[in-house]
Amino acid sequence: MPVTDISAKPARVPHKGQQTKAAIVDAALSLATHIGLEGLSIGALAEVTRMSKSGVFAHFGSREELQISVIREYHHRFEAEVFEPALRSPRGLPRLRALFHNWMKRTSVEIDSGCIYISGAVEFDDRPGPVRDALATSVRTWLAAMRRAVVQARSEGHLVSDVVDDQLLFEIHGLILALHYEARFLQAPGSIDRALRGFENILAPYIARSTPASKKPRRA
Amino acid sequence: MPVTDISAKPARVPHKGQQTKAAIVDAALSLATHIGLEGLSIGALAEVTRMSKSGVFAHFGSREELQISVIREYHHRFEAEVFEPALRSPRGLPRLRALFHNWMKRTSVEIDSGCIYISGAVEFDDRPGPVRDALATSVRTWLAAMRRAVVQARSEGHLVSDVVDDQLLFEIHGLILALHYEARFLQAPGSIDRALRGFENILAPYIARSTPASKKPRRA
DNA sequence: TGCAAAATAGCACGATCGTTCGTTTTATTT
DNA sequence: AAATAAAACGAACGATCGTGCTATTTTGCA
Repeated sequence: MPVTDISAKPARVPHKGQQTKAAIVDAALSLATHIGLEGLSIGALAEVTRMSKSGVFAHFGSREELQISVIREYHHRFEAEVFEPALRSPRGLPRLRALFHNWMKRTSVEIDSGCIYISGAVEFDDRPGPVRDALATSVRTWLAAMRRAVVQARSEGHLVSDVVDDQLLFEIHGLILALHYEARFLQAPGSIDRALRGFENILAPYIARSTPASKKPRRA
Repeated sequence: MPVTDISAKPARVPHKGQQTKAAIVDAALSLATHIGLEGLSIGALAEVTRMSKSGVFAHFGSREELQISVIREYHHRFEAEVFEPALRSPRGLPRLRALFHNWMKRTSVEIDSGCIYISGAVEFDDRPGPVRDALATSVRTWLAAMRRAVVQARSEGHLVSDVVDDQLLFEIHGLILALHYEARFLQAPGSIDRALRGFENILAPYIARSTPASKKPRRA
């Protein structure tokens, strides 16, 4: 008899495998944020999920695929926790500020967990391959979103027109990286305040007066 | 017959062991800058130096000690290539600029080699121990030197008096980190120019007029 | 030139790594 | 309830890891 109807289900309820796979990825992510994507080991993962090594392995087929799954998961959470909430702020400067604050919060909340966009960049910066590609794609997606916010802030008239998007983005990115470095590695207190203040310092020369005068103000 | 004139040098010619040890550390450093301090393996090191594993190992007694030796070596080179040449510039703003330029050059020359102050920070940020300590000590020493340059620039009257040292240092550090990230990992062209411009942007509000007027200029 | 000491090699160890394979258990469908 | 597919297990593999040992070679000095 034909078993054609097996695939006839419209929306398939996830088989058990997908749930445990999600659980594994979840554990893998929290492991990777502590010891890096390279530090991820299937053995340790099996221990923490109380499964056999081969049981864990079967869900991915290779360590690389596991790492990529972790990156995808991190990407989703980053979007949900940093990007999406900022969309509730009005476009332009408010949204740009919200994005930066959420980004910072994520970086500083991660003081005892680590950001794989940062650790991964170091681990894979001269190690080509699909993992690096997945990582770079995610990061570029995020930076592009930040960049859009800058462009909008200008087109909304919140920033003066001679701001250079890539330059602003570069400097902002630097603040996040410095925050991560000094808070996490050097454990310097007050890093968050410095990042915040740095953000305002960077923006200050470009913030447009409500009256579109040609004179540009500044703050130190 | 005495060959005294060969060894007659006042400074003792190092025994053979110290030479090979130096050669090993040299190879280890260039290996570590590519794959990180954690990626350092005694086996790979033995292969590249054409020695036996145990021969390499004997010089250090442990992997940790090897890593620490590498950090010390990097520290010395960093001092020689970044710090010391800048001392030839007059104190104050010129020296601060020289320090930043050398630092940048080092970071961008390392585009295909990697900075272990950055990669090491990520690898050891939540892994306490002597390696992390050695790394943090080196970094703090360097940052303190940069900080001194800022203080001097102010006391020389090149920077206005309301500059906050740690804030300035934080932002400058961020530029270097962003340069390293975007040039090395994202391979974005023009990163060096953005770092340079960022440096001038950061300093601009604080640069004192030759006439010590109270008005502070700025540049975008 | 001979001899002690230092430097290097050789070998083996336990551990862990990613991966494969055949089997057994658990889910799902008929 | 029987049949079938999916999921998880257990054991083993070759490799590589850091690290002890014990020889052997090389070096520096008398």
